[in-house]
Amino acid sequence: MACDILVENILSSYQSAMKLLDCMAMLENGDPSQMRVSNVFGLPNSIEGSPTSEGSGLNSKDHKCNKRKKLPKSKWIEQVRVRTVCEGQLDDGYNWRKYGQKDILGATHPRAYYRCTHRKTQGCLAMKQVQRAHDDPSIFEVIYRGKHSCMQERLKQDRENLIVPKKEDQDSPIHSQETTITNETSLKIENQELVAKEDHFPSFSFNSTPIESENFETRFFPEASNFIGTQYPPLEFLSPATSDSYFSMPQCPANDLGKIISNPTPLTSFSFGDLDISVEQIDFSSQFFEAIDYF
DNA sequence: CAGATTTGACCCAG
DNA sequence: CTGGGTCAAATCTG
Repeated sequence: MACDILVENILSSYQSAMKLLDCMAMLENGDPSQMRVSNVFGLPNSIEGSPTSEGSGLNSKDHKCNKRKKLPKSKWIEQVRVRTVCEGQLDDGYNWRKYGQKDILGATHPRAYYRCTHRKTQGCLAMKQVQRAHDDPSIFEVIYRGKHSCMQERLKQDRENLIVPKKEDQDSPIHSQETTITNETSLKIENQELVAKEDHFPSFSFNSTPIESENFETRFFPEASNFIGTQYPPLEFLSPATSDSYFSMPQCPANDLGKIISNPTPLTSFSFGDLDISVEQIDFSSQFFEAIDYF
């Protein structure tokens, strides 16, 4: 019984992999209209860059009395609205550690506070807040603050240097972006830059779901990501060296998706061009299949 | 056991 | 004084 399910998953996985390859080929043919999918998993185009208040040499350890740090109200804050079925899919390729949760007045859902996992080890000051939209619980509003100064960011930038930037929407300091897969269970991203970013602010890559979607995106649509002005984290982010939280699906209700992800079917890997595609790292949830079917 | 999460308390800006 | 942001001890998890 379980074997049957496993076999079905394996077969479906291969089918999906083949569809992904087809999709990739389509993208490489240079159809920009298809490239929008690269941001499907909720990547903010870039994030605030320069140091925030906490970035200005402020060390929380040295300022314990300042429990509340000043927020730069008009700078280096980016809000991203991500529609997803569960919060766990919001992961953006970086490792975050939750340090607090707060019920917000007038909000039906609490706001969660995250810091970069490498805050201690590398002094990374990136932070983010995640809160469900009160009008639509399927939408998570994510506010990013601070710039990643950890290795994650460095690795990402190294990766970026290997790609010839194609973009032009990156130049716009203020823009709104919405990327949607018409699939009902797909992720809907509404990137809304709240404020103008610093011009030279290094682009900041945010992927939602690291394993399922991030892999999908970075491994299959690297060029596409670049096309729409969204950078992507380096593949190194997939390294086991990264935090386990990378795979966590904190508030996913039934968490079936999480189970599927956490128990990747041990399939084989293959190459496509210079890309090594590990099927086992792809999210094979039903939603994923639906998204693929869209293509 | 180390690292992540939870949660109540604390701090401070408005 | 209130509400939002953070701390840190307790708890959980792998």
